[in-house]
Amino acid sequence: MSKLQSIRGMRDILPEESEGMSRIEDAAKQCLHSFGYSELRLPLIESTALFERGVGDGTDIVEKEMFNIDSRDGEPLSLRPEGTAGCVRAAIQHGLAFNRISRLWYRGPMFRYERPQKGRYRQFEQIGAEAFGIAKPALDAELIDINHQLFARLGVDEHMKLRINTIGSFAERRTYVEALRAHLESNRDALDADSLRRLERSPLRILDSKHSETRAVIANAPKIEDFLDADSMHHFEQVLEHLQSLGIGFEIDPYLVRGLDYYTHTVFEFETKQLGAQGAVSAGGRYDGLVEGLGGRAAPGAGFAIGIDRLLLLCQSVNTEQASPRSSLLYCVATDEDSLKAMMSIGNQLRKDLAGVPVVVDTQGGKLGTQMRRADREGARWTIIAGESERAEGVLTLKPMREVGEQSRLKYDALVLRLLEAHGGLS
RNA sequence: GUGGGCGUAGCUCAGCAGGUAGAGCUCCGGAUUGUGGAUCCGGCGGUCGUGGGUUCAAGCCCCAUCGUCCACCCCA
Repeated sequence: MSKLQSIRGMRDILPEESEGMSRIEDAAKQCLHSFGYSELRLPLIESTALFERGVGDGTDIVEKEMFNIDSRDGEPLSLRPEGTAGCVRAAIQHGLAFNRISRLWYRGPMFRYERPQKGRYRQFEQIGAEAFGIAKPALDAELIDINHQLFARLGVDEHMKLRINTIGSFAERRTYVEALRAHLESNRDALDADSLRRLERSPLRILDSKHSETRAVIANAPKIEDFLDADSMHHFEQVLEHLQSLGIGFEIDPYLVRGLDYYTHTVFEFETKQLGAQGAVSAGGRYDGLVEGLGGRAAPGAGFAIGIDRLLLLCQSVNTEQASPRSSLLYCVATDEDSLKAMMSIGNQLRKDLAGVPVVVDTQGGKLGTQMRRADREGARWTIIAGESERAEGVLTLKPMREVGEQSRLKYDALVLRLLEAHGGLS
C-alpha cells in the first residue's frame, strides 16, 4: 500500500502560506464591503445541468473539466467549476434578481479537472462578485474598479494589466460568429489542428489562438465591432469613458474572448506577467441573458472572479518581506508541575486581559534553558517565567526577548499594565 | 488530453565503473543546578516515490506506474 497523500491537484495550504491568503481574503472582503456588496455562502455541489445551461455545454470547462458526482438518486451532480452559475441560481431561487438590485459576493473553492501547473490546481480558491438589475455601463466600470482598488491595496497594481473587449449581444454575436466561421472556413488550410476542432463549436475561441499561421488568418477576419449596433457600441464606449474618469488604465483587445458562454457585451481580464503561463488573475464581464437563461425573470447582470491562489503567488513574488503576525507572541514557561498548573490559568487570564495577543504556554516542559530556546524559536516577543521562587513571592518574571531591557519580577496586575503599555495600540 | 524535466533524511541537496547511503539545516541531548539567540561535542532520523525486470550485486540500467514541476491546452 502506498503512502497516504493528497490527491492530484489538491494542495495543502500550510501556516506560512495561509497567513498570506488570509491577508488577501481580508483585503478583498473589506474592499467588497466598502462597495456595498454582501456575502453569499453557496454550496460546493450543484446539479450538473446548472453548469451545462449556465456555463455552456460546449465549453471546455463543462465538457471535460468537471468533477462529476454520483448522487445516488440518479441526478447528475458536479463540484462547482466556477461561481457565477451557482450565484445566479441562488439569486433566482431567493428572488434576489427580481425587480431589484443586488450586489453580492462569495468565496470558496472551485474544482476543475485540469492538468496541474503553477497557478493552476484542481481545487482552487476564488472570490467573486455579481451584481444584478443594473444594465448601465457604469456597473461594468464599477466591477473593474473594485479589482483595481483591491490590487492597489495589495500593492500589485503595477504588475497588472487590464484587457477589455466587447462581444456584443447574443444576437449580434450570432451574426458575427457566422461571418467569422465563413472566413475561417475559406482559410481552413492555414488553421492549426486545435482551431479546426473549434471551427464548428466555438469559432470565437479561435480568436485567441497563439499559432502564428492561425493568427495571420485572424488578422484578416471580420471584426466584432462591425457587427454591433449603436446601443452596443455606446455601451462599450461608456464603459471606457468611466474607466478613464476613474484613472484606470486599460488596453482594448479585440481578440479577448471568454471561455464561458454566458458573457455578453463587456468582457475583461486582469493579467500579470509574473506568473508564467497562468497569468489571468481576475476576469469577468457582463451576462445580461444568464438570469433568464437559467429560468429567472430576465434581469441584467455582471460580475467577476479573482483567483486567490494566483493573487497570492503574485503578492509573494512582488512583496519580499512581510510582517510576522507572531511578532507580539507571549511565551509562558514554568519550571515545575505546580507552576505549570498555575501558569495555564494565568495564560487564560492573559488571553482575556491582552485580547489579540497570542499567548503560548509551554506544555512540553523541561529545563528552563530548553524552554527559553523554544520561546526564542517560536518568535516570542516576551517570555513569562514562573517557578518556585516566583510562586513564593507571588510574582512572575517578565523577560523581553526582542528588545533591550532587563527582565523584571512583577505582580500580575503590574505585568499586564507593563505589557499593555509596551504594545501600545497593539497591531 | 499532449510533450519535456525531476522524485535520495522533516527541509535543501550530494552520491555514480552498478558493490548495499552522505552533508548542511532542523530536531533532541550535553558542554552551561532557573534563563534563549553564538560556538563546540554527541544523538535521533532513509523499505533511495511505488511495482516489476536485468544482474552474483541496482539509488544508479530497463519497463511500467504514481506524484511533482514547466510548457501546450485551458482559464481564475
